[in-house]
Amino acid sequence: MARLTIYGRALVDLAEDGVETISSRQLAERAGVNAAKVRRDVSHLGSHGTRGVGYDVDRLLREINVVLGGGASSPVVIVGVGNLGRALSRYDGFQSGGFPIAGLVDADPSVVGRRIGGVEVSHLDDLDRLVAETGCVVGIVATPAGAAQDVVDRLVAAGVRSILNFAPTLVEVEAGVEVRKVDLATELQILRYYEHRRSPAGRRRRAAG
Amino acid sequence: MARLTIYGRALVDLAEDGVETISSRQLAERAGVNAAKVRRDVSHLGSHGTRGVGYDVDRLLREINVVLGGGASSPVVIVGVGNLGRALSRYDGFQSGGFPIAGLVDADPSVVGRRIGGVEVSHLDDLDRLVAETGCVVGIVATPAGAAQDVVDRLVAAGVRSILNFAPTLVEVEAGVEVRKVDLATELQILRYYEHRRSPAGRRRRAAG
DNA sequence: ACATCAATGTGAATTAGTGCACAAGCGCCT
DNA sequence: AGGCGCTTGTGCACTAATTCACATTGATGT
Repeated sequence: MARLTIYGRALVDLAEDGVETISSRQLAERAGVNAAKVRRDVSHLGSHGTRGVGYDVDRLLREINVVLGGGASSPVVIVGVGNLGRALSRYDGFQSGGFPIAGLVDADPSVVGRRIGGVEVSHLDDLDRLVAETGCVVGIVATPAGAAQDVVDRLVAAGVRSILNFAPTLVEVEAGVEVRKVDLATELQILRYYEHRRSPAGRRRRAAG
Repeated sequence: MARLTIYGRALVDLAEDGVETISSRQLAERAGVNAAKVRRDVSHLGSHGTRGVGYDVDRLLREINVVLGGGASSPVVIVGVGNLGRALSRYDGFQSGGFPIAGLVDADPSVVGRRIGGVEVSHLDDLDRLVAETGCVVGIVATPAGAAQDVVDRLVAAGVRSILNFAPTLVEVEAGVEVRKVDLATELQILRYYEHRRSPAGRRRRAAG
């Protein structure tokens, strides 16, 4: 569940503030969800809170980290060093989040060999070798939509089982491979939709005509 | 609905290929969803397909664009030109998606005045003026978590009603303001969770112990 | 020791979302 | 003109998710 990561972040803050226990109500407020939902989510961890008191912050945080595989470092390879790929490779949130960028890959020979953020760009054909050598477990697809499926196929062939897809297209993978999609264009368009609902230019014309 | 944007993209492709009509089944396949869902979604547009034939691609695309406020240009202001902010401001998907970057803002005086991707960085205190002058309707928050709420408050005070929040924290806004959250860290952690499920290091120890 | 308080864990109810299945409608062919 | 095949639009059932509500239980103070 995505909410576990939210709880985790809230618990880190609490631990830093020296808080030792927290009730489901308080945690729910911090996470922006319902208290019953927190209790039900947490109960699936096998953890136990203390009735009348709440949950032990450190203990709960540890248990969430265990479930999320926390602590481990998961090197990633970014495929596609176009605009978005370069942007992502310069973002150090990957590094600090435990996802060091172990490789950059592109199909364009003119960018292969260039260094971006301290990492050299390899050719797409070397993906297998790169993944094998660096032990990458996560692939980030930052290619145009047209190339995404091919890239994903190559990633899967190279042994990558977790893929974060920034390309605005659907990709198909065999069972056992997990793909998550981040679609900035969609997010923006949804914002525009609400913007449009508030003051649609079209409505004025209809009202006037 | 987020699915509308997916349909929209599929329809653009179809229109470029010269396809004139499409059935819900075909569109569903392209969008990776159920055909009944497509029909139900589309029926909410007020549009009408032709029984026995399907939907007119151009017409449906136009209707989706109307709902999504398509065509309009929505200038955005990016707040926070740290790692992520710089990365985003160099990404030209905003420009090409109809969301030109009209302003960059930061609280750090040492970066104010610098130009990034052709846009000069203004100080956070000038946000009001910047928004008023450029007519920004969308704010992008790319600050650390701690600064996000303050930045959002300032954006709302400046008149921005649509916010895309990249900061890994929850922000509160008054009714009428729409916030969407993009959380790369969460996406990666969810991937790690599945990775962990497949081959948890901890299970080995438990199995051995 | 016991009453009181506070918060958990969960059965049950509600709600939202999904998908099936089919009647109704439209175009095409004869 | 009329029947046939294909597709829409939607009632209905089913599933998943959320939320309520409360009995249960541990801690605390007297």
